[in-house]
Amino acid sequence: MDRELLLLGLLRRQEMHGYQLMEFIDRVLNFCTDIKKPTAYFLLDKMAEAGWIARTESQAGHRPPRQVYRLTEQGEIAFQRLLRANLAGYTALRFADDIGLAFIDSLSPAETLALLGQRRAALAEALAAARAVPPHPGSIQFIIEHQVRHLEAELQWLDELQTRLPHSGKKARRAPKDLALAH
Amino acid sequence: MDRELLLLGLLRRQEMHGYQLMEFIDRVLNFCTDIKKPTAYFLLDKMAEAGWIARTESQAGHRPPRQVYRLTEQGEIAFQRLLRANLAGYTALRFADDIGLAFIDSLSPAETLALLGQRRAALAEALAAARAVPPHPGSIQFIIEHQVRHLEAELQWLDELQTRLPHSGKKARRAPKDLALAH
DNA sequence: GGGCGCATGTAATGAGTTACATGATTGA
DNA sequence: TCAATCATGTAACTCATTACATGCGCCC
Repeated sequence: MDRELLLLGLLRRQEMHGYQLMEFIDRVLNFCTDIKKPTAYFLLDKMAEAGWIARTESQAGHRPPRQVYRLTEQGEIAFQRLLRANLAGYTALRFADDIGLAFIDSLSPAETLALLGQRRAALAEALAAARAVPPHPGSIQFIIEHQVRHLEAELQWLDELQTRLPHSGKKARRAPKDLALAH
Repeated sequence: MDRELLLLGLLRRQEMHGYQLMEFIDRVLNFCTDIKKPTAYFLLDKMAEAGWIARTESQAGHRPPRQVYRLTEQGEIAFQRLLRANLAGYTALRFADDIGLAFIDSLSPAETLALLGQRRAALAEALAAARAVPPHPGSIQFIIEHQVRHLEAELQWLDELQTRLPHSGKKARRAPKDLALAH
């Protein structure tokens, strides 16, 4: 429902056509959502069917015709419902990347540290990118700051993790007994 | 690929049947992955076809027969490949919940704060649950700690956010101009 | 005797992605 | 003239989920 909320919220402020929406999302909100073009067009179509938004065809110069969408009253109701649900709820995140951590003793400490070094570089790059986003007026700024905060915490955590790993040249063991499988 | 890595990694330490795997994951790793039973059975089947794991039927008492899986040599190779890719990479997270933040000025400040209070309660509950997980030996502990760290940071961020929101009784505005849509 | 645990699956569904298709216009 | 931009979609596919199906044993 978050994607619907996003599209409704943007259309609520200003009527737009699909291409324009995608461009804005790509430019400003790319680190918050990764909605793809066919998905957006599909959702716009679905919400138009549902009566949440109204569609008007328009033409600018000799460009292809555009489907301009604007929020309806039903759409406003849906928007408020979705927004309230969004603000009130919290969905816990799953760190899929962490799965590998459960098996770090399967490789040599040296290789593990090298690999985590690569991870750290990727993370630092993401952080630099988030920091480089120019400030936006209004509450969008909160989203950017949240992302920066999160990435900083991740980097700090990863650095701390690396210091806690064994630095010695011990060999990798095939089946360490330190993972409790017993019931 | 992270789910495959997880299953391979567990089978690498100890051969198990599907039900046993799911039980372990539900009990110990439920906050790290949310793999469901049909998915696990499907993946086990697929990896058996691929030759990564070998299947043996076994029976305990008068219980239903079990498909016990163990890692093959090809599976070991696949495991190491997946593990290296996992440790070296970093996939940036998208906070779908943040989308609502872009539109917080659509509701009255009072209601916004009330809704965010509900969010905070859900978050605090998740944190309490993560903290209550009994310590696990070995590197699984890292995953738990990471989750706790992350939830703590989230809580701190949310608290700070609430203080930065307007506390006054201003009316909600229909179309605030503080979101730059211009190009 | 009724429900839960054990143990494995199938079928239907859904959400979202990639790849493809179209066709004019604008800029290098 | 060649690529990129504008603007909209369709079709096929992947991945994962929910709901359903089965059937015996164990415990209260």
